Order: sequence, then structure tokens, then C-alpha cells
Amino acid sequence: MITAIKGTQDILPADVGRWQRVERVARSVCERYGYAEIRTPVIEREELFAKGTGETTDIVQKEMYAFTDKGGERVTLRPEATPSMVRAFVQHALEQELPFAKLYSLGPMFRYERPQKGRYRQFHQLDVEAFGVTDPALDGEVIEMAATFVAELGIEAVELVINSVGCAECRPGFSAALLEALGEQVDSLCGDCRRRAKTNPLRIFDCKVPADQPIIEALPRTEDYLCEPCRTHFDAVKQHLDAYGLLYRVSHRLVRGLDYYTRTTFEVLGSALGTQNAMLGGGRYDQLVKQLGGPDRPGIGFAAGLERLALALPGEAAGTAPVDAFVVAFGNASWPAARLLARDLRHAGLRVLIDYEDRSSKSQMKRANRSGARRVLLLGEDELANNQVTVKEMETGQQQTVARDQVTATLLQVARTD
RNA sequence: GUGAGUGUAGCUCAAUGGUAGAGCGCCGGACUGUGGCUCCGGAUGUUGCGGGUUCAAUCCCCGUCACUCACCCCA
Repeated sequence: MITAIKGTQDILPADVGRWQRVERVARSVCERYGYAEIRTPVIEREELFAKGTGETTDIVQKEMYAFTDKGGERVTLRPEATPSMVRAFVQHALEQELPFAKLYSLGPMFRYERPQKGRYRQFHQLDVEAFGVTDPALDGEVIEMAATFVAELGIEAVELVINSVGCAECRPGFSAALLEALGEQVDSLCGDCRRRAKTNPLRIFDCKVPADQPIIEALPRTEDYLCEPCRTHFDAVKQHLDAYGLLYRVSHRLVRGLDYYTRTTFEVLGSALGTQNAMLGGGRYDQLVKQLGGPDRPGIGFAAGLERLALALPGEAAGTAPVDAFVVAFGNASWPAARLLARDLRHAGLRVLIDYEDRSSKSQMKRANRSGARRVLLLGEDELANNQVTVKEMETGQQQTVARDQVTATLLQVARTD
């Protein structure tokens, strides 16, 4: 048997309803906040993520589906969307085209990781990016929008966490301060932390090893090392969130694993997701556009994991649309007329099923029942002779005969009241 | 890349060192042109794969693969 490859999954008809709901709400929220949809390729030059996401990140170092194509290009399936969005923004000079460069996109991402609950090799994200505005009012609006998105999905028991990781001015000083405060204690930290100390000291705050916690809690905090502009910005962001009445927690340990973040970072955490509890995360990236060869424009955005949202979605997902009618042919002679009847109803906009292979009438009725069809249209020798169709309501079992040329109108009428 | 757990019918799961069952589902019939309920009948497994121990392995051992969960990291 040929199976789907590790970390990819089929979304079966029974689950598609949940996905359609997530996507519908995502589009609705984005459009209302003034974002325009954009669709970028799932394959890009490897260089885009090396420069954008960052050489030191795990994503780039060990998680990319990268290969050399037949033309000798180094390419990769995208592990995240932000660099693609920035590339498209720069490549098409969208700042000139759009009144507000606010873009959103839905689609699959690829990371070569060991799958577990809420984490897959092919997963899907809603990606939201806004360019060209430094005003903390935008940070507030983006975070408020993210919270609204989750709320409109009906997902409760979530927590909004924010932080500021500083900028190119103040972060180097903070990293140095961290290392200095650590001193020789580095050697007593876990192996991951010793590695982090070398590559990106900020990420020591991600550590969950119990033995390391006392040391980590005693370390200096970002808020004590923010430069004046960053501090002012962060304070303003919090004021905007307060004004919206949003509940949030400031966590100096929210540092995130991507290199390009500056100032504001945030996540929405959910329960019932396993340990992969971030439903969405994002932040500001004021150097990224320039770094990727574009103009000096700030940016801010977030990515939401659709699998994780679908997982957290409450209630039963609505299944596929109900069948309006199931056409049953009694006796082999009535199949041609039955097929024309089905066609006419379909052309009229009704959802209609009909069987094949000359199955017995009983078998057809069983299938009609199983299909969930509201009613069955019976067509046999008697009906053919009288130019009629028998309409049977499945719920009540009541039947009535209707003239063949009145069937479509009758069905359209009753289907409206279902 | 690391660790743990689990692999038996389409699905959910039983069973025993002597080559497997149930429920649900599926197909047909009772009811020659009428579903659901009921009753009757039927089909489907190389017990993940390979090797070892044994007279005999689905069961015990080893390997391998797959899945799940967790670590790293992230959505």
C-alpha cells in the first residue's frame, strides 16, 4: 500500500467542514481589517529563507525541504511565509500599488521535523503581514485582530502573551548582559542551553528543563535593557491593548525562534493542543524588508497554525451539504428517464444523487436513506406512463405524485423551506 | 537527530505458546415497485515486515518499518 508520507495528512470529507470554517473566518476577519489576499509560490530560492528567516535558526539549519533542481538552482519548499510575503512586496513594489500594504495568505508550509500532536511536516498557516508603519497603533491593531480571529472561531481558554525583544540598537547589549550574568553557570545548564548561549543567548529563555529554571529566572530581563525608543514603543503597544480591553500577559521569556523579530513579539496560546500550544505567533520585523534588498520599511505580522486552530475548534463540524433529493428508478426501463430527471434538477441548482449499476429498488432506497437525502423521487413504469414522479419525504414517509413538468418547481420550493 | 508507547478485518477492539473473534460498517435476502427497526445469510485478515527460540509463535526474543506522544524547535 502506498501511504501518505510522514507528517502529511489527508483531510477527509468528515473533517473538511472544520477547515472550511477556519478558512472562512480567516478570510472574513482579514478583509474586514483591510488586508488583501496574496498567493505566493510554495517553492522559493533557498537563499530567501537563509537571509530572511535566519542562518542560525533551526528552521533553516535542519528543517528545510531544500534541494538542487534540474537547472542547478538551490530551491526549497517554504518553511514559513513571511520571507515570501516580503519578497513579493519588494519584487512588485507593492508599497506603490496599495494604499495600505496589508497582505494575507493561506497555504501550506513544509518543515522536516518529527511529527507530533499539532505539528506536521506539511502544515497550513494563515499569514498576515503589514508593511510601512512604525506606529504602535498598528501593533495594537494586529494583535487585536489576531485575538478577534481566535474569538470568532469560538475558541476559548486562550492566553495572549506579549513581549518586546528590542531592536538592533539595544539587543546586542542585552545579549552581552545575559552572557555576562551567566558567567560560569553556563556549564551547569542543559546541553541545549549551552548551544543557545553560543548561537542566540535570548533563546535560553525558551528552556523548559526544571534544573535550569533557577538560573534562568535570575537572569536580566529584556525590559531592563530596552533602549528609550523601544521602551516607549512597547509602553504604547500595551496602552493600545488596554484600550481595546484585551487581557494579556507580558512575558520577558517570549523570545521566539526567528532571527528577524524586533520590538513587539506575541503569541496566542491555547489549551487542549498537547504541548504544541501556540495557535498563532508573530511580531514586528523592522529590518527584514531592507535586509532582503527592499526599501527601508518596517513590518509586522503573524502566522496562525490552521491545524492547531482546527484542533481547538469547539463543537461538531458541519458535515457536507445535505442532499436535496435522491432519484430512484423502479425497474430497469426507467433509468433513462430517471437520469434526465436528475440532470434537470441539478441544472436547477439542487443537490441530487442517483444510483448506478441497475441496483434493486430496495438497495437504492437504502442508499438514499444513507445519503441523508431529504426526499426520494420515485420513477417507475406507472409514473412513466402517467408522466408523473412520486415524491417521498424521507422523514415522514409521506408520498405524493407530481406531474413531471412540475417537479423542478415543486422541489425548488420545498428545498427552500428545508 | 533523541526518548517512550503502540502495531490483529474498512473502523473500534478482544483472544490464546497449538495458524483468530466480537461490535459497528459493508453486501444480499425476508418485503418480485419503497429506506430507517427487526430477523436470516455472506465477504474481507499473509495478526506491519524480516529473522530467532520452540514440535508449534499473533503471543516470547532481536532487528526493521509505520504510527502516536514527548524532547529540540515552532504554527
